[in-house]
Amino acid sequence: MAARALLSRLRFAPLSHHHHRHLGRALSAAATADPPPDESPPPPPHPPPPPTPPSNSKLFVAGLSWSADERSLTDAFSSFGTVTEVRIMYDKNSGRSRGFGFVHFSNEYEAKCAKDAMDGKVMLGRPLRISFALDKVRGAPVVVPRLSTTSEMKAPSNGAKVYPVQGSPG
DNA sequence: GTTGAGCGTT
Repeated sequence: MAARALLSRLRFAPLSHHHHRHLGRALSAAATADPPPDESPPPPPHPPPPPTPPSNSKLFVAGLSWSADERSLTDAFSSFGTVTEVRIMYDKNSGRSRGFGFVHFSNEYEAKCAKDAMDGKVMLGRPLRISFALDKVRGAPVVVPRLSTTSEMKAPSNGAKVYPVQGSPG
């Protein structure tokens, strides 16, 4: 009983023929519609922002007097917005102020406002140097751009200082 | 008691 098999094949034979033709045409159209047949894969879409995203609501205040404390800073910055936190870096051995601190604001608007208003202002006899604080994340090195922000991002050892993690693995 | 460019800790 091979007649059944033959019938089966005959029923599928013409169909496959049409399918092949359609497939050929479709392939041709696709080949002409795709301009880049063989090209190197495009580079991954890197984020446009600078390599060092500064904190929007955090301000880095430097040039503080040795006698400057968080109270005076808060009093001086609370006039421009809502100060959520103020931290002044002190020496670990002596305990004296290192001359710089950080001011946290409720939003970047107040931070920018205070920075624009207090940057370069004289406090306690010393000019204040305010800048947006960098992102400090535990477990990741801190890259501080010294010259440019969008230049030589591949070689930070040239114009950027890298702070290695103190905690050692294991 | 000193010094003066900078980016931190719970």
